[in-house]
Amino acid sequence: MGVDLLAIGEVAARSGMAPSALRYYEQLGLIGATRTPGGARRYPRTVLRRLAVIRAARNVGLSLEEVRSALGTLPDGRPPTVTDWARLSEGWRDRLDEQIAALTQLRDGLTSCIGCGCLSLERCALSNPGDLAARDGSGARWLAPALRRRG
Amino acid sequence: MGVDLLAIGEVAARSGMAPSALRYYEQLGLIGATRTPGGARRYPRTVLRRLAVIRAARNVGLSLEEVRSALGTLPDGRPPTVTDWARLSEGWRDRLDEQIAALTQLRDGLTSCIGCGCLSLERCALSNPGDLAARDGSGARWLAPALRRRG
DNA sequence: GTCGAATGTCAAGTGGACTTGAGGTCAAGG
DNA sequence: CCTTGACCTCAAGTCCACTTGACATTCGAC
Repeated sequence: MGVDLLAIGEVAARSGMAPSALRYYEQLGLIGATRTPGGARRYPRTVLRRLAVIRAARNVGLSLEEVRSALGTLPDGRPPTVTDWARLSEGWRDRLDEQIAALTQLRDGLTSCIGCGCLSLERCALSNPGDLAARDGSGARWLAPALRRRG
Repeated sequence: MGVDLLAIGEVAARSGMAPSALRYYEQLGLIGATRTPGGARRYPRTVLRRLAVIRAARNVGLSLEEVRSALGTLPDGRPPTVTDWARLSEGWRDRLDEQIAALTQLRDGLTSCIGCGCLSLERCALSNPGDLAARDGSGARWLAPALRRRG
């Protein structure tokens, strides 16, 4: 009978996230909710899309803060337009492309270096990241930049 | 003049890791070092390969514990044989393949759903992960399993 | 009404991966 | 000598993303 509004448990079940995580996200400003007279959260269906996007972004390695600011570019509350989502996803598509490229490179590195048994430390960029860096004086590493953030 | 042994600062510079991280890894049993009479760590060059492998594994999403146990299959201290490295990298190659596939799937999902502006919540698996799950009664989600670990 | 399940808040705890700080040691150059 | 810089140890602190616990309140099926 709730015309369009979902309780937190429902959202949790459908999104696969814990209620505590949803409250946490709300606290960080990633999602919002209206309240019942009694104070219970009620979410519009669109929160599911938002959560899917949040999950996607997290999986790509973005921090919640980055996600928050990305979501901040969307019209808050009002249903985002095609253009809004497109702009947002474009940025992430790039990130994904980058990450896929980096992983592929890493896999190929393993295949052709460790996998092949090439143990030459003098030549092998995989085993000697810093030597390369030292050589050209930069912070360059064998590993694609996309894979080098995160603590 | 040190025949073959590197001080911690040198290893840090060449591997791009902080000295504190190296000590931490040693504490966890990921790497080892001999000591000078005075107590300073001295690393064999091979530690650089080990560190490269550790970094690679971390970037693929493995925990240090997983890395530790993987490295544990290598002959400790003795130079690992081609077969040793091959076995180890094979496992990660699978993981990498998985991850690449998952990311690709995610990217394609964004492209064809968010990117294209398909906002139909009834049909869109990306925005409705849980609805799919609810439908078939499983924990299935649109997101490839490889991307769903990590807290 | 009644009662158990679902929610609410707020503060504190958890886990992984390190970093930081305090205080001390060691080898080399001036 | 004495200082400087690279190391050492050990305990505690930090950051992120949540979770857990304690306790109060509300929802909704009967």
